Amino acid sequence: MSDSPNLRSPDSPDMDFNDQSDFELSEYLKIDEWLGDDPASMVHGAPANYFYQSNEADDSIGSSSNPEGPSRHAEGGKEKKEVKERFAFKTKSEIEILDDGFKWRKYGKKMVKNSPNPRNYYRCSVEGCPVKKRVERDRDDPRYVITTYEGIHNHQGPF
DNA sequence: CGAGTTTGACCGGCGC
DNA sequence: GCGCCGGTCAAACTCG
Repeated sequence: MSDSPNLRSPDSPDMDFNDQSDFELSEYLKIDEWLGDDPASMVHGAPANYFYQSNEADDSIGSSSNPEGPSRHAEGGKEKKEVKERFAFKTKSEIEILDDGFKWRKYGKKMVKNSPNPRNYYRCSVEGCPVKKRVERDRDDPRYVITTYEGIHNHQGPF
């Protein structure tokens, strides 16, 4: 998923592609371990210790036999609470809907207090994909977009 | 007609 | 125990 040979950008009608080229060759600033809700708590001196945790041990799709239900009481309830891999990218782009080769469906928008900008919540359109995406604009630089990916795609792609 | 998008409300966790 | 914050779902609307 690091490099998507298929760069599809059907949108961006009036967007200068200058930023896109830049974003492509300039790479993104990696903000690993970015768990800062609090700016004061945010460690800017965080080393690049982003690790890839492949927990393929988890059952694939169809494991959730409980599609819906107010009382989601799983018997036993000993679900592993392992943290999902979080990947944060700071991209210099005015576009927030950067297409990375996957279909995303917006499922929520929220306004953060520390930012005058709203935060968008996206999710993979593919069923069985636990991958979630969080898009937020930078507070200091509105021209920058912070994209946070969570989880791993259990499918090759939209195809 | 369908999928995707939009907005509001609800819920859970944490802090005080 | 209550309040705040963040996150998710659900219903309705719009676009293709």
